[in-house]
Amino acid sequence: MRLSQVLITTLREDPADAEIPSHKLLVRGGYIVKIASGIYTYGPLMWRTLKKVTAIVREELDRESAQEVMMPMMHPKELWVSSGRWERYVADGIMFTLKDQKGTEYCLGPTHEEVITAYADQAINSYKQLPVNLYQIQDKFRDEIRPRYGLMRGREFIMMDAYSFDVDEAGLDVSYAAMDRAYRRIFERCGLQFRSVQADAGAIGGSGSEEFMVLAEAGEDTILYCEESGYAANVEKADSVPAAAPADPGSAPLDRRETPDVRTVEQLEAFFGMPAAAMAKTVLYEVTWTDREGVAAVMMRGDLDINEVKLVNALDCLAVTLASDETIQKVTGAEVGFAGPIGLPEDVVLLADKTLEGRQNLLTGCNETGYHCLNVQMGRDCRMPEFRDLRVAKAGEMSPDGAGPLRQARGIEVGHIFKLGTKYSTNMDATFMAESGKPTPFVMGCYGIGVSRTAQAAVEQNHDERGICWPAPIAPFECAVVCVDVKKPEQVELAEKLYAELRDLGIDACLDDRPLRPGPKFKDLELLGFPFSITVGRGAVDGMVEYGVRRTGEKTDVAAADAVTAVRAALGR
RNA sequence: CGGGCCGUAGCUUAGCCUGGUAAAGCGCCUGCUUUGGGAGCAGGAGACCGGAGGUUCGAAUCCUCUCGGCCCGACCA
Repeated sequence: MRLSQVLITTLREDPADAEIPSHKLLVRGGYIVKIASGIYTYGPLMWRTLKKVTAIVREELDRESAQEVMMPMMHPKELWVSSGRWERYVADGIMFTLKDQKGTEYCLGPTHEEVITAYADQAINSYKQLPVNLYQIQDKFRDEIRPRYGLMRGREFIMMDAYSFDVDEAGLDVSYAAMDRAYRRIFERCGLQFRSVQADAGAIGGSGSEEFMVLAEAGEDTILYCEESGYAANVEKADSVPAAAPADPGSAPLDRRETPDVRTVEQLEAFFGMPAAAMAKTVLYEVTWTDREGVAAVMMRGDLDINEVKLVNALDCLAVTLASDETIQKVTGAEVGFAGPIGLPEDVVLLADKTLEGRQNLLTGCNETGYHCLNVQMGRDCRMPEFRDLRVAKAGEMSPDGAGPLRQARGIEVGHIFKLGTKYSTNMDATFMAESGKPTPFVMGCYGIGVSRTAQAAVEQNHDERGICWPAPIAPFECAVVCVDVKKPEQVELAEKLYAELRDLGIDACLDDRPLRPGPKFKDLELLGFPFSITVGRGAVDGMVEYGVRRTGEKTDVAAADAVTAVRAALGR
């Protein structure tokens, strides 16, 4: 392609509304243009990259015998009601909904478990047709609370979503493993540094789940990993061995103490001269379940923090929010800062973190303004709470396998694979005829890749102060042949020749024949980030050109033929 | 949802506090010159200052509402 015919609009300055490098660079390079918050137009160059990403995705999924389909983006409400997810997705505010002329409600698909399950129920009748793995690549719609970072968190974005159908769990394990393999190959081929981590299944539901994280400071997720054992998990899911609590001196009578204006853990440490690990803070949450609302009191060791994702899972609820001051006062009968487990109303759910199990002599609030209690024993002085893992794991703590300390990194979630089991097929009564002759619900898995996000993640991981350094497999062009002065016939001629030669070799090259001065030309190309270049300039009269590698900045004067050889070698062709 | 900041030309911004009829750089267009690192000269187009009300003789500027955008927080017992 001749760049003189490609719509290229580069900006010299960073856009005012971009924060992270990849967002700035994609906008400056004219790759993306925002049309509304979280909604973008992909320019011609961006689309080339996206097509390359999707081509890789297709190749690797097809290699695992997945079949591409295309489902509607607009879904009838009734389908989502049948899976039981309409309520939660609407409550979370994540779903775009709309009505037709008759007032029938629809949504713009944020994900497609419902549609695919309905399809599978129609299309798959017998175990003889299984296993089946179906995927599509299309736009998804999610009304994100806070769209940001360009394509990183958009409200409309390109996603590959796949769904596997098996006769049983063992079959699912096989399908899941196949997708795990495919994902690794996909992200490797896209040139990404990534790590797969254990993950919470979230609103999708189901049992096992793994996320593929592109390691980057700008990532919105925190991951914890252990170099020694390879354990790695999203912080939402991560477990760890916390620092030991101080020795428990044994049963002692409840001791109510006046603690005026002592409200926080820090203040309590100072007031009592006790370590935070000897205390139990009691945090109140307002809880939304599918069918009701209520309050939960969560006891956590004073030096540890509550993981709200784990809490939502433990409560089997839709959402939790920290209780308002009014609620706290109403439930505890005390001002904020004095909440405790003692004498809480019966309708308040009482949970405690596992680190508190078996502990005696805790320091807690008294549910009375100005007082805390020493030597609180759960089960004696208050109801016995249900003990669950509710704690945020932290870097520095021991890996749950005990192999070594956890380290922390930031990641961009580009892929996620789930074992769904029969959750959707049961809810939606999607069955096949099993060998036994009985209708049996499909055992499902679901798998997603954020295609547009992956492309941006690649930029986040591959750029320098001059611009983007695309990994070759997903670069808009693999190589640019630059004609420095389009008025010099010998330069034009040689550049055309090299351009044709590269294309004949199957190399995705472009010809920069734009009538620009050299400065802007070079700056543009560095910003746009094509991996290799052959610059045809002054040396053209002697058949000499410059071979350039974007990533390293390396530039070499070589004979024209050698430049083509160098590009071939670099691309492994 | 809360909290904060911001909407002025295609982009980045100044002007706003202290009202007087909009400015600069980049980009864009024309011509000349220049052609290996965002050139030079000359000329030019381009903004009812996000929108609606209000105050005022007069509003980009002050007030109210509204729409849009960005950031922070979703953790305190």
